[in-house]
Amino acid sequence: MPDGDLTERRRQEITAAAFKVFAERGYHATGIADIARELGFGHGTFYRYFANKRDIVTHVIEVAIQRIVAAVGAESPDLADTAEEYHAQLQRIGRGLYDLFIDDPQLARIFFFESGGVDQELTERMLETTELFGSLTEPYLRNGVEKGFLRADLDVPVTARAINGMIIAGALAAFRADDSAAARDRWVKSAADLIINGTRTRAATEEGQLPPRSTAATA
Amino acid sequence: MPDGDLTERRRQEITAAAFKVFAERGYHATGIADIARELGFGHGTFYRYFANKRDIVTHVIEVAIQRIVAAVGAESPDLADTAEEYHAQLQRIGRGLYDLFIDDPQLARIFFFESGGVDQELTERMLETTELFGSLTEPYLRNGVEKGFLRADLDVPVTARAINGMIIAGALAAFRADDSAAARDRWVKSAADLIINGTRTRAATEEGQLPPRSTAATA
Amino acid sequence: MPDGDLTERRRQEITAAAFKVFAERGYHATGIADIARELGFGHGTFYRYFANKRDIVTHVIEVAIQRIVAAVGAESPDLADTAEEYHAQLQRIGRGLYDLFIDDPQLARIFFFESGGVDQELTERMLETTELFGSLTEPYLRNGVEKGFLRADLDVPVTARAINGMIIAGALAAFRADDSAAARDRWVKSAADLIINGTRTRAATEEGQLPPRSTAATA
Amino acid sequence: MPDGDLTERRRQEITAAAFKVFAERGYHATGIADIARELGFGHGTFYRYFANKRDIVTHVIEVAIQRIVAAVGAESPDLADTAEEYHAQLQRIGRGLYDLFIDDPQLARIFFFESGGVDQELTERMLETTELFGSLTEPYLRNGVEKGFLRADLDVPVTARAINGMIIAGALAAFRADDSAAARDRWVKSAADLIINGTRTRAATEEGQLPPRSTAATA
DNA sequence: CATGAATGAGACTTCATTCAT
DNA sequence: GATGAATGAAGTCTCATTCAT
Repeated sequence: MPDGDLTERRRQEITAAAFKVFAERGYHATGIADIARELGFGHGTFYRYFANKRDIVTHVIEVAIQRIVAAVGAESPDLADTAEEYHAQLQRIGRGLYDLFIDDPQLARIFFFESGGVDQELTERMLETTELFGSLTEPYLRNGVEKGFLRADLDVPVTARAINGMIIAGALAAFRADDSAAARDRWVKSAADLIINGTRTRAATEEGQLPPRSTAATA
Repeated sequence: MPDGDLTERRRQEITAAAFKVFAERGYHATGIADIARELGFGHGTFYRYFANKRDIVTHVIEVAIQRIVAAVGAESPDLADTAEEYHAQLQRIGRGLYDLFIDDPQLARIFFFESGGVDQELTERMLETTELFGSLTEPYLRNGVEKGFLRADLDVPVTARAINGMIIAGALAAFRADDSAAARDRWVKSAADLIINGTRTRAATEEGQLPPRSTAATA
Repeated sequence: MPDGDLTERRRQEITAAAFKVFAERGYHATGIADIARELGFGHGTFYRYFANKRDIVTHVIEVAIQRIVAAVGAESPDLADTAEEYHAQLQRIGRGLYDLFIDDPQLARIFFFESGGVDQELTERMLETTELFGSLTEPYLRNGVEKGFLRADLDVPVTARAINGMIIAGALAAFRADDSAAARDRWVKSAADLIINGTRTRAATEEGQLPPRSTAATA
Repeated sequence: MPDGDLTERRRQEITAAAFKVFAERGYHATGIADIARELGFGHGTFYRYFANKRDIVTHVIEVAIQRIVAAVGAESPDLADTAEEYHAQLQRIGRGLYDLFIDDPQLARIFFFESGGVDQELTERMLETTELFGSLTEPYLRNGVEKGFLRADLDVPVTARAINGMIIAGALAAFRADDSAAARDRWVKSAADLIINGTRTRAATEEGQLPPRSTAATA
């Protein structure tokens, strides 16, 4: 396999093309020839840059994971000092993720649908990634618990993963939505409200004047 | 294709065998011969009961969906009259689902990993099912809103789907847990707490003595 | 892979066809499709009876070896009691082998030319076979030494292999000869004479009136 | 294709490298890139010096043949005047050949195993070479017949080729021997004895005191 | 001259599906 | 109805060869 900067650029080109074709037709329905055709070169060329079909799918998935991680990693876990700030942060993250999947629907398809169904090893990799996302979410909760605006008895690891589950649901919703902007706002608001109300302390609730805490039922 | 009761029994046998083998090796790695061998008959016989390989996977997924729906459908949406009852109901449902996936890990594998990766149509079917689960969860929330123990301004459809996302996360967690009973209890508690606290009215919070509403931070 | 008598017959058919095609075009120039075409069936069928291309060549070579062994094995090592009888026996064996290769030129091609050039393992197998032929020739010499008509100081193992070398040369000669019957007789006579005169005791020489022991030079 | 002395040197370098690599991995398992890598240049360069892969193997085989011919050609056919001298000459030739193959096992591999398996034409070339060796051996016998120490009725062409067959056997033995020096001496002695005793006149036998003519059986 | 990126013919192999028995 | 032998489309991968730089 050749080296150098040009080679790396070529590998990225191929990975991008494979990303697209896998998302469109699915891993198994895609032939190496399809990837090559997408870029307009002979299929033999593919093998100059990747060892085999299994090799490219690994790279494609890895790119997908990196993109998602990058979208989440824009925020800092200890940024929020109050429930309000956390609530705002949740919405920023949610909106970012939602937009990510809206702008690149292939990303969702690759990550959610294609990473299963290839083989045991890749399925395992996806579960590990789920775990990684879990551990990335934990610090946000821990920050809130330590600063006293989230419940002290929160089961942080489990709650973190439950929250991620909502994100997954959001991503799938993004996948089907017609009016994506409106859907995003409804979805982000509901999820953020659910999380903030479900996790903050009573004290935080009473002090703040958070919009989600409806008083309608008390009237 | 043969008719009669015996035929239907045979189809179910094959579906069950396919369910098992698909879960173990994955759809694409499984041959028709593997399914037939599992049941000890010739693989030509398979085609007397199903049109083709694509046909059987549809049935397998359908069985998986039915099993999950059955587990959820044991409860009645309008059973709960108070936040406490809803909280208890949430835990019953959660525990039921968790146990379902623990008792039958193949179910999770089929539904989460294999229903992607086959083709566009089946992926679509899985998304529809996600929608179905969303609409099955809605009545529980609507019941609470109507009876006044859940927030009136709840975006019911969206929140229902967010809650389902937590369930998905729980199912995936079940998939990896070592001590399943302990994991289940932690998981169900956290998710139910998150939901109840995130969705109920302030009045309901103040009246009831719900365990999750920590007072530690107020001390 | 299917079993039964019919299956075995099919395997033999395919082996025979492969034998022919390998001999005609050589192992590497032959595709599985060529073997299948020879028998008039689809190339996929080949794989019902043999695991892969390497598998069939093993069988083909083994058949070739068996045929040669069978041709040699017709004689019994302890049959000859005198140099004359041994001389006659040598000619019978030589004629048998020569005819074998004349009747089936493919046999020589397979054994001498194709068994090298496939891979290390098969080359090794051919060398082992050469060894086997060596050990099959030894008893003939040992018989003669024990009965006193061959030289007592004969290095039996080495001489046996040297004799086999002549046989190889004869086989190659058979390969090129125009008038095969005449070539055979000249060749068998010369080789048998060379061997008998080269190995017998002086006593045996003087007693017998063997034709090869020319007296021309003494005149 | 470039010309000049330097070009010729390059061609020889490549031929030598190909010789080595073909011997190690076999013709079909060797890629042009393997040859180029052996010399540390780009594989495209190969095609400036040889037309194609088939072209280089021709040259490699030719080199192998030349080396063997050179080893045999060191002797002069009319050097021997008596059976004793011929016997000594046989041993010199035999020892030379044996050492040639011991010192350069690749030579044997190329000539015996790789010249088969390539294609019809090269196989033909090897058979022609066998013929050449036959005609190279003939003069030695003819010399003996003319000078009267070899049997007058010897079928010179055929016997020459039979003798060559022993040489082939010796070369293959060299290929497998553990203690090459000891194996060589045993082998050369046996073959030379077999030949001299098998070809000389009775008169020559009685006059000379050749060691191989055992008298043990006459006692 | 040297290079190595690109190419595509072609070989192997699998397996869903058909169909005669 | 059951079977499994036969099939060939289709896919992966290799590598000799070309040719622009």
